[in-house]
Amino acid sequence: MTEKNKNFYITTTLPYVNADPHVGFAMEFVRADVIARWKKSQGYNVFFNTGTDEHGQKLFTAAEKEGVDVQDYVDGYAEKFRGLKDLLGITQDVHFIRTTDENHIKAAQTFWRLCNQNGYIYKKTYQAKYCVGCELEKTDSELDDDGECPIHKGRPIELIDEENYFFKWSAFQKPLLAFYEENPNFVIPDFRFNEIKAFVERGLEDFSISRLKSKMSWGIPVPDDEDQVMYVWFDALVNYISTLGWPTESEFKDFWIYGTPTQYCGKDNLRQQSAMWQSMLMAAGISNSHKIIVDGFITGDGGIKMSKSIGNVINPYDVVSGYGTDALRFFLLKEVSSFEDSPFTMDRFKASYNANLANGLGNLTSRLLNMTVSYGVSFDHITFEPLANDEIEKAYNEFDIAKVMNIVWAEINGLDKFIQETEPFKTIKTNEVKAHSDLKYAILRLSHIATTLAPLLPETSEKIISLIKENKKPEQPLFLRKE
RNA sequence: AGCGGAAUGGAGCAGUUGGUCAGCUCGCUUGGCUCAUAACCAAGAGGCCGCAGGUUCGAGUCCUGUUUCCGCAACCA
Repeated sequence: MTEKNKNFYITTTLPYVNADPHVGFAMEFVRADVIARWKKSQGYNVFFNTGTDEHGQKLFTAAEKEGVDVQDYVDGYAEKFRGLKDLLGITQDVHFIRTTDENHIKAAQTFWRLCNQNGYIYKKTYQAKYCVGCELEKTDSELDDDGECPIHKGRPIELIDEENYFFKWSAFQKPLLAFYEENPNFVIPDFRFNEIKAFVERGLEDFSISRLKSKMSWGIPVPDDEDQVMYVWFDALVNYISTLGWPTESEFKDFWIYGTPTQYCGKDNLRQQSAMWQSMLMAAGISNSHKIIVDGFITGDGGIKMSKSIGNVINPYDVVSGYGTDALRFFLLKEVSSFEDSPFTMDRFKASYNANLANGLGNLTSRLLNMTVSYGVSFDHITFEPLANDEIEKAYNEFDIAKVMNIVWAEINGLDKFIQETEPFKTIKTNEVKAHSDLKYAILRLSHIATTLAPLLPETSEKIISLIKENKKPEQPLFLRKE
């Protein structure tokens, strides 16, 4: 495997900053954080990347509408997204790349030049479909079956010739399929891998990678062509290596080439990450990603989409302000399926919070430490080892974090059961030695639980560990029960 | 049209290679306990695993057909 090399690179996708952070990205961010922290605990040097995608017409017009400078506009959003780090309890050393960063812009241009030199970029006339009614360009999927704009039926769609640069994606069908063949676990879960394989097998069309500057000015200039700016793909996707200082910094070599680069993304990003980006890397002569982990979507009750009009949108800020960071992390990690779509409603959240955090972990910590303190049980020399359970490592290696959580919670239940069965609160009156030894054993088990929770619920883990170290009962409940 | 996913007790889900697979969590009922955040433990009720065929000694688990729901359907991050 990768025993020799102790470098590990993990990244999220970059959210587009045209709206406030939503819970779906929060989940991706938290999960990547868990993997980053876990790898670190396994002795790896970890480079953990996230950031913001800040170019494109949408942002330009949004800024114009508000009458502010575009750069100021995206600066504000970048700060907002950066704030997620604290909100979600993300490890402090996460790297945050912005596609408006100077080094990213340079890297994107270098990347473009490389692909161009290697013969994978060409210019061709592209016929844009323009609806006069909307005064907007339309994509095929925005038009109805008759090829008309659904809002302006009957009005002809104008075809506008426009010269754009294209990426020769079609050249990568075979290399991609060969790459998939050689890397049978490239995309997790396997059903997503099947999906992208089937897609590539059907054939690839070259895609446009630039826009006329006169129409879309807010973007990275195409090298050696003043009239064009890069379209999203050759801009945003390059962040995964520009964040490592590619092409100059040695961090790139350490973490991209030797760090088994692992990418988290939502299922809507499957194609971009596992096929387009991989082809671009091949075109530039750069080694491929190591693994793509694909999340499902968070939905409303009954599996329906979250939307403002239905009013079932979950705002991560509200959840954290009401219940705390680790409570949100807990739900995203344990109750939201690792790979399938899952519902997130406040009712479900509250039920799970009360059952597992207040009544479960929180109460367990209270009852145990309350006994050890009042019975004068002492326990030195606890080394804080994680649970000895091979299933945990296996689940982590499969990125099945929900499974890890289930194993930990089974252990919490088991410890509650142990207390009930040995009844130290009774034996303390009849057999003090036994009561003490049972409680010592129970505290040891709690220390394993707390240590295992470190990558998952870092704040809670730390709290429990220091309570054990100080042999103190919690002054405040770890998780207050909510009605 | 096509592609992918889902369909398991009231709800949300596990069930990798077919034979303790009918299970987990929440909820519900009853009993126990009292150290603890009215928390904890135990027992119980509740499902013919979407539907119809097929393969097999044996199928949620494989094959075929079918119904319903969700996503994708390419330049939309």
